[in-house]
Amino acid sequence: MRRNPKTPLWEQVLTDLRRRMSRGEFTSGFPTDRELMQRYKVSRHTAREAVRHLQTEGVLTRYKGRGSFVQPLSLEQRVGPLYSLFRSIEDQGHVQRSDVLELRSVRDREVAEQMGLAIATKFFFLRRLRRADGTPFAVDEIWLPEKIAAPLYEVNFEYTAVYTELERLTDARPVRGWERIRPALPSTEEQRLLGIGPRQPVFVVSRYTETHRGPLEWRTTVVRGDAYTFTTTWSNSKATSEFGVRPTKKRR
Amino acid sequence: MRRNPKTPLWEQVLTDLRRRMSRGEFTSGFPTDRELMQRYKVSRHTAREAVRHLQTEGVLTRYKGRGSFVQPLSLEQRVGPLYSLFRSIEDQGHVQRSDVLELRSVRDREVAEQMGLAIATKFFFLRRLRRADGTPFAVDEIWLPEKIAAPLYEVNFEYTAVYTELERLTDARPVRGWERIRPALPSTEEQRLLGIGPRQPVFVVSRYTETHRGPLEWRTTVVRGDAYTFTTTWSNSKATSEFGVRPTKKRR
DNA sequence: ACGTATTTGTTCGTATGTATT
DNA sequence: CAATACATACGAACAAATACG
Repeated sequence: MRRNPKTPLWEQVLTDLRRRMSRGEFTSGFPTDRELMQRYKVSRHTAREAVRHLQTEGVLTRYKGRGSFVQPLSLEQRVGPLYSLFRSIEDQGHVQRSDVLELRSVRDREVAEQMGLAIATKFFFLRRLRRADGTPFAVDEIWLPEKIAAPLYEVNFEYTAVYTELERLTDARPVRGWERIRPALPSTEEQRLLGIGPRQPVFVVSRYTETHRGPLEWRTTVVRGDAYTFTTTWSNSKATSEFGVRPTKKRR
Repeated sequence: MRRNPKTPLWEQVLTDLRRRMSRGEFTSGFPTDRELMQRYKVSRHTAREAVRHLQTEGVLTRYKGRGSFVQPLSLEQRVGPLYSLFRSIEDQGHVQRSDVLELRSVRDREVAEQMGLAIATKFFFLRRLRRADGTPFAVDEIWLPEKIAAPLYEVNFEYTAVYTELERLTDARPVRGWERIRPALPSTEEQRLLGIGPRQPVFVVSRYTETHRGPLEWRTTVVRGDAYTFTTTWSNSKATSEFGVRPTKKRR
């Protein structure tokens, strides 16, 4: 690490730590304050200033007496509407199960383009009807490059989550992504699967995830709009957003 | 402030600062580091540790050489889907204008109940068709307790934002609130106003805001779903959510 | 079960840099 | 230019929680 007189010392340390983290360098334990002081030849104060940022970002967790640990970024990403949707269902004690509608190898020009991959790319494709306590609440389609996801063909996805298996079978770690929500009307097949009428609007959530090795996932989830809402709450400028069960009282 | 040996010093300072802020004590300038040191008999480091938290929460902004200032919490709250919707329109250089459809004093049992107010409560009620460069994109209804919002009857709301006027005419400061999004189909009148068909789904955003003196606002906004989407993006676990113009490329 | 070493958290002191008034 | 105010950076010590022989 080369010292630059213009940018603060702690920031230079931070940038270097980020670089090393992105190489997966601290998977088995993050350096202690003392080690950082020695390695970067800075005071403890400066080292901690750098580390503080990783901490507030949630990338790093520190325990008094134990040490610092890189937060293994869940592929599910503890942010984003979909995560909160699936979690809120389990938080409320419901059992999630899925009907596997399709599971096969496909080529999809549009998906490949969206993910910036070659058109010939072969995808692991999984289409499921998701149920909470038996009641259907979403239709879920997911495309994963076969190069990464090939081992998943062996898994039974009625009970298992895709992310769990990905984490178990690959070393892919997410670095960024996004989800987009829009309102829509269900197709006839979606009506049948979800058990709703043609005029019952739904959420369509699109999701894209990228790892440090490249694009990982393209996903489209159609969620019953009569059963769920997306809520943002705040208190003194701190805000959290999540899907939740639709409140019974309706206005409009 | 009484010192307690169990909780950290900086936290005790922080709590006291919060208490004083909630009384509106620092509206004309926040204490300097030196003043904090003297007032609380702590080191500069400790004082800064307390202030740091206010800073990361966005409650306080500090300027090198100038001083620290309490961030006047905008009524609009720089969080939440609606804020991002209206802002994104202006960010893209479009001009926002509104047709005032209704502006009158009303009683509304359901709204009053939602806000926890007496049924007899009289509301300032405003209903507008919002346009971006002339094109309608949302129908907006807002209820405000007349006790607070009475002065607003004098304002022309074709060009002016409700929040701006509220901040100008009242001392109400928001402490918390929420927004809820659900998909819906437009009513016949909404179809006419927004210029969309009966099968064109919309977002319905409900918003509730509370000040330190009590409930302030109940709001329902119907947004064209063909023109806007709600997006959450993240990078290394930091996430931001906002409404934005609908991308042209559509899948499904 | 105990004591010691380790690691992070808190708190003090001090000095210098940089931007604003 | 001088004074002010926040930012950065060094050093030092003790507290609190944990890990380990």
